[in-house]
Amino acid sequence: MQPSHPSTSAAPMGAAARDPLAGLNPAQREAVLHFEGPALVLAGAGSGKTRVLTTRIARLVEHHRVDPMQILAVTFTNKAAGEMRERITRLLGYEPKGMWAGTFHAIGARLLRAHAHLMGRTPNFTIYDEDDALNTVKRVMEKHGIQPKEVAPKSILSAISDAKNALVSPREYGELAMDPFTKTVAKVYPDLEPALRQANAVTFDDLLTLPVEILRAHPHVLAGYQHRFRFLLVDEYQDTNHVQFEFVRLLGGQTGNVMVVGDDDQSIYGWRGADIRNILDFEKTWPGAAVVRLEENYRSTPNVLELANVVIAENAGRRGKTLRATRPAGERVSLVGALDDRDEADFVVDEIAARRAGENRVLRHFAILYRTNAQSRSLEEALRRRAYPYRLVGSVRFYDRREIRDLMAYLKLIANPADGEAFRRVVNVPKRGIGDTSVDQIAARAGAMGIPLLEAARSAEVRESLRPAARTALAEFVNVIDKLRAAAPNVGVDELLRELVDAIKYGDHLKAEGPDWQERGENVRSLIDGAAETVIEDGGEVGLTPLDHFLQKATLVAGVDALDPNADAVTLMTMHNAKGLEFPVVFITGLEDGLFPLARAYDDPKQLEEERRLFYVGITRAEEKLYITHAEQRLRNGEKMQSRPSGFLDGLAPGLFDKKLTLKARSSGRAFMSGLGGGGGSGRGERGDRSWGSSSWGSRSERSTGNDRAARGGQTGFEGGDDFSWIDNKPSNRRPGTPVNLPTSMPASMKRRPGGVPEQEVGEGVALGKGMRVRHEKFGTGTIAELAGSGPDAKVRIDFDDEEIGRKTLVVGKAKLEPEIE
DNA sequence: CGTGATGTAATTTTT
DNA sequence: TTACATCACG
Repeated sequence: MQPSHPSTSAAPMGAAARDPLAGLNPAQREAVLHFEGPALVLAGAGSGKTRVLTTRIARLVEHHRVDPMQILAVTFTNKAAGEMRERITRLLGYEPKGMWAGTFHAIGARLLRAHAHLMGRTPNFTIYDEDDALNTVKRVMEKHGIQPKEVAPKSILSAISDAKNALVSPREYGELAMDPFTKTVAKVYPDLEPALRQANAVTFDDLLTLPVEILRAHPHVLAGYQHRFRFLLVDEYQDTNHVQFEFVRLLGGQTGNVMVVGDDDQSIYGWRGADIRNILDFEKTWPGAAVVRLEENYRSTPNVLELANVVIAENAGRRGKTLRATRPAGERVSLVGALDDRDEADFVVDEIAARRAGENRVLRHFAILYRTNAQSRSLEEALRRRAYPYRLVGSVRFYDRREIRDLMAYLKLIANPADGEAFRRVVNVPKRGIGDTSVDQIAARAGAMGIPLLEAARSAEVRESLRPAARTALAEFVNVIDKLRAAAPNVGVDELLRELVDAIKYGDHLKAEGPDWQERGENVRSLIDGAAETVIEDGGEVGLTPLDHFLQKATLVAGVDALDPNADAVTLMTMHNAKGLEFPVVFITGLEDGLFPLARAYDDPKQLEEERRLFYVGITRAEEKLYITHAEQRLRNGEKMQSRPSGFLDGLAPGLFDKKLTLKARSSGRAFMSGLGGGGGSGRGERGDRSWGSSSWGSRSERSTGNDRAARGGQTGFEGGDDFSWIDNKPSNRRPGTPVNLPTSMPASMKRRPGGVPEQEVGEGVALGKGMRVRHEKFGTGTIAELAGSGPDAKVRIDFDDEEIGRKTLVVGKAKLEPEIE
């Protein structure tokens, strides 16, 4: 018997409060009743896994008399952890005191604080965000004389991040490094840890790796935790990476009481090192594991589920599972073609308006999902035109705003005087006349003496080397920090912030900075308000100041954590952010080749499968009504780009959708739409003719540019068709308006790359390849060393003949490249 | 030291 | 479109 309105996020019915097992299906019941030993719960989307997790924990406590202190629950977001706590509290009638629940990162941070000294830190260490970490990397690179032009600091950082997530030490990395790039990384990697140590800081990744290092190197510490955490539960297990796997393996190794819950079809973080094998091979790691499959879906209508099942069935290498609907049939899924992104956005908002008026819906019921954050823009504009409130997840996070980052950096420096990145960020904010030259002086001194920047700033030696103005300014700065440091242990973070803002006259600074000072001042106020709340919420945990708590929380918040569930507003976010959420009405926008799936995913079947899983995640967010939209033309980087409907839509039975066009798309009378469903191939030829004709070579004089073409009413076909006869298997000579139908039995869009050819085509049909000689307008001639991606977004690495210029990475669509003429 | 102008490259997803 | 780096100038 199922609850009448089953919804995974809805509170259990009253009956459930009396008998927790009531209303569970057999599979759910089996999972809940599981007591000791390893267990894998394969939970399809919307199958009630949160309920299973919370009910089981409640049962452990109530029925098996397990002390909540012995339970460790890992969730994917902080918000999920909070909700889990609440639900357990409701089930038990009291709080599960002592239970640890949180993300891997939050739990890692907690563990690390307790044993910071083992890793050369103190408990008040700073968690460096992406920016801080990047700056640290840049500094290490500088030390080694590695030019940021030659190797992007970002790629070095991300290579190191990958290594850390795979638990590859600097030493091992050095041994494995073969090619020039990894060898460069191998130079930087070993120096990163000492630099972080010096600043009493850690990176995000360190929150996972350092705890594992501690547990590995200190058996008594490990034994302590193994004893303490008799029961481990891990949610979203399909998205764990190697360190996280190892963390779980270590902690659960003694008892084997590890229950993981996940869905291999929803694994979408491979790019972050998540290893889908963790879930696929669970029984190998934990022999004798119980396996429970939750396949009954309580969330979505059969129409939505059918689409989800069909889409995901394309993927190979699944554990295999089919969602069964329990809800009555509802509306069909709508597939909508729009003219451009603005038209698409207007359609979405109009539809929201109509449904709100006609169906007794509130804005909170609607979610608009997309692949990339950049897509939010046109949607936001459309919503603003209608004055609909919306909440935007991700994108520009609150803590990413400049004014917030400034103040946070001050707080970081106050909490951890060794934090060099914080020092650099704020020493000249507001402007004090301490510029780069002065900071370099201080840094040089600090480096030589092996002391933190703030310490160096106190030394007489450093001061003498500065000009008088900078000297006094620096003294004043140090004073402010010292004063606030002294106050920190005794006052709340909000009070501290007020004093800080006052001491540095931050309000004046904002006014001097620009006309938006009022809005930014508002943000500062919000920060202070938030700080006040945090203090109350956490109540201060053993040995840590409220400030330390606040900083950690702020650093580890995810976009969704900040979602206010009560606000009546439309929700906008990426599909990644939507994981675990659900909405009555969902729009998935931008279903276009090159955007979703992203162009680069075509290179690699693995990536393409991950994109498809992401699509699956998006689809399964919908409870009642799902819209899928795509646009023929989209503004990308300020440039109009033609697109064809996503390959994900190819070959799907027409019966799955309700297809339509927006008014504008209809009246424009484009041929491309005829390709919807049956004729997915009709747009194929358009790939080569986006409006980047201007970057083409050798033909500009004879040919109109792409822009001209667009102006001619979108006749974007291959007018000069003969040029393309070399492209095999491409309907390139076909005129627009003469759709070519592909057999619908060939849904293997995986196999189709946008270009349709193994080599990169550029401009109007010249193939680029490794080893090819090209000429750049500015850089002269060179040889192509590497080629990555496809379409105009493809990147080429070119070794230029001019030694001064050397190796450069260019974007094909942007760089003015020509073949070398000899 | 601070600034404004200029050019250049990049645009995936996030704890 | 926009972020960022670099450079010349005040």
